[in-house]
Amino acid sequence: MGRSPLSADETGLKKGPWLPEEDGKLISYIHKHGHSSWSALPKLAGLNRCGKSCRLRWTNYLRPDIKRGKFSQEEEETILNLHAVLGNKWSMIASHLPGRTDNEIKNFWNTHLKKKLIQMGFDPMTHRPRTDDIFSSLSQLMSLSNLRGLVDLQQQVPFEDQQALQNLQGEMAKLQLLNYLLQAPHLAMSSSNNNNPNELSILNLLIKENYNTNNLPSLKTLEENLFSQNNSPIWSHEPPSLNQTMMPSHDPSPLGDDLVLNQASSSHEQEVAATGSVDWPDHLFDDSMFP
DNA sequence: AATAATGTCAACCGCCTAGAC
DNA sequence: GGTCTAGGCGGTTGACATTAT
Repeated sequence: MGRSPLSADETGLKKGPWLPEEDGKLISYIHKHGHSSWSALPKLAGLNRCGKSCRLRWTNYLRPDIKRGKFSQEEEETILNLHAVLGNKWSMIASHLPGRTDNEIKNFWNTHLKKKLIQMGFDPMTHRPRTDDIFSSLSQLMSLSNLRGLVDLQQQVPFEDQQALQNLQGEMAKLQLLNYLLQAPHLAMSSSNNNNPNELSILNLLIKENYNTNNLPSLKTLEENLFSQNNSPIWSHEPPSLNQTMMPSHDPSPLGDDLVLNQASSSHEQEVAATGSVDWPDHLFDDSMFP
């Protein structure tokens, strides 16, 4: 823990971890005299430390009212709620948690809660659902699936492994489909607006009802169904090839900035907004697509 | 058992603000 | 109003602990 041991700065003041006897001197002095002046305290207490270091040691570690040990579920929820409102105002958050220091809360946030939120798909700063990670992860998987190695592998693996490889390719195809659907205009638009509460429900539904099943159409079939029918196209102009969906997530939509939403997608978005759920056009997933 | 990778958290650094002069 | 100083805060570091390989 802490810094380089027994080091001292140019003024000769000691830095680094505190020794038990230093703690003892600090505690003893504060019990007798209080800490009205941190700058004067070290000299008076017989410590070769700067006042700042003494204050930090006292407030973050030696203070008698400090609560030690794991954060309770209640404390965790309090921190999450307060952080959503206050942001990284650790001292303000700490003032709502008796016995906890701002430093402790900050550490707990950085080592636990932040990661937890990210894993749950939330932006730790805004506390809102994030889609960039989903796009990013998908695109990375897409890139992997596009590696020539997978194709080469198919020609090399023994017959008994072909089924496993086909399953892998099937999974990749599902990812491609999901990525493809996510980049449809109505979704692309919502991804630029983190305030859209429908993002998560759309993604959840996609994942739940499509990605996690084995009943997905082949990409080729999907592409044909998507673009051979002119009555209600999702895209307002020439659709991108499926290969175009393989670009990194941080790239703009494959359709570029001049993307224009057509009537169908607009009404679809309205439907999503109104119902919180998605009803995909039947022609995209008709029975003939499921072998 | 040895080594590497990852997690934890006390402590430091630098900046900001308020108050005194 | 300008300067100095102390106190406070948030970000970051790095030694140690734990877990994975």
